[in-house]
Amino acid sequence: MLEDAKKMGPDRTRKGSQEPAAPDRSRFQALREEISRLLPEAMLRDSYRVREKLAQILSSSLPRRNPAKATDLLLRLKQQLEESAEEKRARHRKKPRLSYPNELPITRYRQEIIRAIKENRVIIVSGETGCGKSTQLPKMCLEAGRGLAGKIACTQPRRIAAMTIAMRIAEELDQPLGKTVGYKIRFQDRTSPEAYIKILTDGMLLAETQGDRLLTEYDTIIIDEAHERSLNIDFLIGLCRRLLEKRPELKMIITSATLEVEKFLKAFDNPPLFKVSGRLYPVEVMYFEPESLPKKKEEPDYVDLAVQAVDFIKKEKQTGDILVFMPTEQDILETCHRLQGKHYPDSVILPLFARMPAHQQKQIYHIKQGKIVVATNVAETSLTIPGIRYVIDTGLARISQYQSSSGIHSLPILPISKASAEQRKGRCGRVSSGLCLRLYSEEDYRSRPDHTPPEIQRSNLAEVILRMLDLELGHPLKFPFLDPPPARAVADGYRTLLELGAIEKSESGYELTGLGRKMARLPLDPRLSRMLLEAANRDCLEEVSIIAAALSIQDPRLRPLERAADADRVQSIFQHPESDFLTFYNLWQALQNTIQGQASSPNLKKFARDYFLSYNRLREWLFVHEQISEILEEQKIRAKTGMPKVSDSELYSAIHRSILSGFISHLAAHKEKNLYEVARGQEAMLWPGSALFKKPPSWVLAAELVRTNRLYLRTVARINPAWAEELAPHLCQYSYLDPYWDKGQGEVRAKERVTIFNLIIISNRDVPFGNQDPARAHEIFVEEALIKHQLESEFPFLEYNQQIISQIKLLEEKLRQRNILVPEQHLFDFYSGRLHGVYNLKGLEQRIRNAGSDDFLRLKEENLYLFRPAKELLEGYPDSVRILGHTYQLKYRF
DNA sequence: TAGGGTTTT
Repeated sequence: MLEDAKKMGPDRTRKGSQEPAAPDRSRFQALREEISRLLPEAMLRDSYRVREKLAQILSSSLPRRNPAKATDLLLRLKQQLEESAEEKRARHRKKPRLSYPNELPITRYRQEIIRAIKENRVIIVSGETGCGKSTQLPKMCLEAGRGLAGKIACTQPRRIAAMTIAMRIAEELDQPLGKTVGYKIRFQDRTSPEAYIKILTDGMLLAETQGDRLLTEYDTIIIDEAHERSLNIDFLIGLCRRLLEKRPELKMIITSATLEVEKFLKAFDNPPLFKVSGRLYPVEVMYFEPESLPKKKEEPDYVDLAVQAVDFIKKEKQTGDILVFMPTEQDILETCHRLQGKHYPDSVILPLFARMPAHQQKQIYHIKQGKIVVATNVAETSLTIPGIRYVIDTGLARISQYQSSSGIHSLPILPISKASAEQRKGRCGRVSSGLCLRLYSEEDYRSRPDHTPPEIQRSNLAEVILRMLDLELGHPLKFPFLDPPPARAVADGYRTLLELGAIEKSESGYELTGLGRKMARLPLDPRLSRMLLEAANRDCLEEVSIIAAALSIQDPRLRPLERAADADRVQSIFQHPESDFLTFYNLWQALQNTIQGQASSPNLKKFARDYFLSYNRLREWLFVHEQISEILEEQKIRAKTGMPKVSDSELYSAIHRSILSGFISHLAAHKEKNLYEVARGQEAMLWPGSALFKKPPSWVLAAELVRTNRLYLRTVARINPAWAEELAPHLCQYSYLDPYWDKGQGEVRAKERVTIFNLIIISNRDVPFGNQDPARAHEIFVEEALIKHQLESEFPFLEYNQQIISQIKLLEEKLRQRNILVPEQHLFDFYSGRLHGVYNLKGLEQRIRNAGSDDFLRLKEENLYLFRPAKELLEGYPDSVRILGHTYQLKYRF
């Protein structure tokens, strides 16, 4: 690294440099050399920064124009480097003493791993949970000499893990938390500048790239639990692959569960791999197949099977806690109910899922023995339940998927992958030997995919693309992702950003608009950012930022199993009859009244308890709202202090128009009962928890459109569909029906129909038709206005023409035949040829004015005959006759 | 008539 830095310093900057004139030259030159010498001694952060500044100075005209000033700048850079070099030496001196717990499996590999870190840029460590990799690897990096020129970053997928791992290492090093080892998660930074090791969420490290694209704060990056393959992890790994090219001194460690390492080996060019076993006790696997059960009339479902599997364990009279994996909350309730009916002695049956009140979740730690925990996937990675000896695995989970074709998010129940099944199996056997009962056949297991598809292949990519554009990382299909996202999903992500007005097409592809640039600064889904920016223009930023914050966190409203009705009743006082968004707003008002703006208020806990709300999520909501407000303030995005809203309905309209700007494709038109038609003709049902469920309005917008057992509209509000046209005319399709000549207005008009995503938002709007279809309008004009003579004002040429035509028509009546006057087509061609492109009264007048007279529109009588009846013939049809001295006018009628 | 789990400038 030292060599590299020396090389890069002066070499890169020599080109284009403009040397100052002597006598300053020698002083200037000396400083340059001094800086080059100091660059590798300094902290990476400063070294990169100084190098950049030096390059700027040298490529400018300053050294020639103002040698004294240039020399002064260089002197300052040199001083910065000296201070930085001292900082680095101090880090060296103060390096903490390290020790490793002997009982951890990874400790045995210590020497080898340290050597590998020294000799390689990337290493991969695969190991099961409990092998100690998360806590020991950062220390090994330190021992290998890392963490001096920059910190050692270690990422975690979950905040709670980042905190506990940091605390654990600090404890092992006998240092106060934050000093040598700290953690940084959203809303909480517990690291001092002199820290050596920083544990942070992967999302947080990703966030840091915005301020420091090369992540020069770190000389080593450990990406822990990389096998989880979240969007953040995949994005981070892609970034790091690029960083390794740009930063020759950077080192990385990727850690992963055993099954998943192949992809990482390939992506990083076969780095050294360490396999660390973490299993302390063996786990036996039994395939608890339907065949091995007493046959019933119907195929038993997985709840049945699970109950039988628990029975099986209980009958063997073995002791030890049981963990059952179920795909859904409902299955958990049913399973718990059925198990309770069995009245097992000394057993406690505990449901467990993320949306449960925290104090109920905590029971899994309080009950020491005889527990049967029935859980969702939350127990697969996020929560570790102590004392589990038996795992019962249905082999199923709800797995989120995003269909780019329909733009709809779904949560189907799907068979889990082999990797996931292994992870579930690993949840027992931590304290003694374990048993894993799989409620499917071994053949079924073997036929399953190795891994769950990474999140990047089943997500909406709008946010990723927005960030990539902001960080100038190029096109997602050219970015070094471990697995590229599907091209179709990328296209859909771009489409969503176009829909939101965040990007526009340019010659070289897409680029951010001003709006998009602002959206990228907000730590929110682009849809939520979009609605905030709209709210600033509509003077309801305060209200919408509360709503956006609510939509970005998990719903703070809880529904405890046994008290669901109570919760519904208590929470109903917040309900707004027309808008679930305003329900959040009402809840916020009540919250503020209670805590008076203090998140630390002791009243918050009581408020949460009284209204069945999650204390943690309420705090999260407060923090997110605060964070959003700060960023908006920094970006100088403020509500226009325009006119105050004079009515509730104006405020309602402003708020919901703003929300709609982010969710324009989530419009829905009422069909019947609780059913709505959504984009592209699909049918969706209101979420039963919505305040609108009992009185569905004719149009709603939904913040969520999600398919579980059916397609639901969740978090909805009444809207006026005309708002959609106003917000997104570029997405509307216009069609025109029944064009007609409007004599009074002197123009052709039609009934306009406006659709968006195939939903008719406006029908029968009377509008001018000429601009839409000039050719058709012209035809109608000629036929109706001229040929049928339907004009309000008088035109001499029309009177004239009409007269001639009447005369010829009279002949037809007399001779009782219809083939004397030329067909109407002739008249049409006559007018059309002379009034090309004219379709209204104004146009007609203009043409006549331009021509100086209306002669060109006067018909020539001789041209109007198909055949000219002989004079003699006509004499037989006089206009009048005299009979007995009286003259009678004759009228002829055919 | 009822949603698996995370994370963020």
